[in-house]
Amino acid sequence: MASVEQRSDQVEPIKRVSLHDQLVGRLRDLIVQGDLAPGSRVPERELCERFNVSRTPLREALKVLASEGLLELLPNRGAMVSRLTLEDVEEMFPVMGALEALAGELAATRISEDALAEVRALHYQMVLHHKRGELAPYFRLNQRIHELILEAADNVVLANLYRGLAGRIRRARYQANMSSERWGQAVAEHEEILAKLEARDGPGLAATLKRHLKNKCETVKDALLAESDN
Amino acid sequence: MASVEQRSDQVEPIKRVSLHDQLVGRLRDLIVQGDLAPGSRVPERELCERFNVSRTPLREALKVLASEGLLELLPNRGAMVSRLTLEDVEEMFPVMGALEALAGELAATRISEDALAEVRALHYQMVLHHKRGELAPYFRLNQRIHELILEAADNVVLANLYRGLAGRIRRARYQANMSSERWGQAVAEHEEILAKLEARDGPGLAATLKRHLKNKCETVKDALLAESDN
DNA sequence: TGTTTGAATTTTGAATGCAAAATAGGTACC
DNA sequence: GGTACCTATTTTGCATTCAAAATTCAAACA
Repeated sequence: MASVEQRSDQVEPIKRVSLHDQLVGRLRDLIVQGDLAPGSRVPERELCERFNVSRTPLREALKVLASEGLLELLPNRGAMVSRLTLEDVEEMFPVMGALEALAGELAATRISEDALAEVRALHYQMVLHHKRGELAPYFRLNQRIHELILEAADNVVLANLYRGLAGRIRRARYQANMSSERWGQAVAEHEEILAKLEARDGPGLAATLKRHLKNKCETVKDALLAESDN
Repeated sequence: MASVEQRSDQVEPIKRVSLHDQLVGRLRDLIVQGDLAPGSRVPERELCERFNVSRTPLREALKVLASEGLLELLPNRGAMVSRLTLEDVEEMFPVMGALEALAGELAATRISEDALAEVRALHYQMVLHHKRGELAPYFRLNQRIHELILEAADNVVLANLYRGLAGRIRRARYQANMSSERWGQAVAEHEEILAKLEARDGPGLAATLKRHLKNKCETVKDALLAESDN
């Protein structure tokens, strides 16, 4: 029996993902990526057709996403992509700040030399994108760096909560209207983040990240205001 | 039309809670209260009969509770009340600490005199229960105090995340085997919490709460070890 | 005695059906 | 023209149904 397997050590079971799980993932992406506009109603019918599934697994997915805060379920009136209000952002960022500070504190003591080297490389690449004014690649690397810190913290509870909030905020698309002043400040803060991480200064990194998040909060708020104005 | 209502100001719509929502609440209580033992399988059939509903709303509730981490869904094999491992606790407490520290920081600047007075009253009542060795009432008030701080922080995002984690940990029932030494330490920390809150010392309260949570973590870990031993 | 095989039963995953609620559309009335 | 009212349609909440997977359990075999 076992003779069939080449290396009995690393056998991964064939994955059969339930419809429900796939739907949660794909719907979450649609919402976070902004393909479903905040405030828009989401008729079950349409989604069923789009994904070619029946209402049962779809509705299960909607309930889960609602419990994550990405959707609001209006009784008898279906799902709505939840709006990101200024108040939401003002509540979410302090929490993100506390979580990311903790991530930094843990990462500073735990991060491997390999991972640190990767952060360093991504950082300098990111700085380059900043110099060239390439916003999209900059943000990709920025996100990746924060993700690496989160991974280095090696705490899945922390990671899950953080990612949940980050996903909810990401929809704001603050990237588009970040002033060059704020951008410069963000890069300066990232220099500090790298330095503290290399010094393995946990409390210092925590403080820097908290400040970094506070500034990011202002950026997002500006973007949200600009959006509601026009 | 409106003449029927006594005070048109405070009209609350008649609540029609969906089966789904009720089920999520009641099941969560069953799990958190420990009526469903960690590790035990939960056949849908039995729960359907217990609550007298069909499988559809029940399964929706199970998915939500699974996404909260209270249940684990084994593909094609139903739901299991998730076990609380030592590793889980060691991951959850730093996060709880960070969240409660933030709550304290916010509460210190925002708490009303009324709420502060209530905390003070509960605190001294709690100290009395400690003196008398009345564990259960002590814990009730303890929990209520932390809840008041959380409310005073006035941040629903923070409150939701905190309550989610607190619910998951509460199942550990560390109350039963708290040593009198730890209990004394906890009370001392609570004295400090009250003092910092009255001084409206945000950073100080944050630090105290973080330390308080760290100690609580040790208590929970001890309880978990004692449980797995016998 | 202990292990394996295979049908019978149970349980889960997903689709469908049905009644209640909400929405849309159109007519009467002011 | 605008508002109220009533009906037709759509959409939601939940129950039921059906197929596939897992579990049980007894018989066959070593």
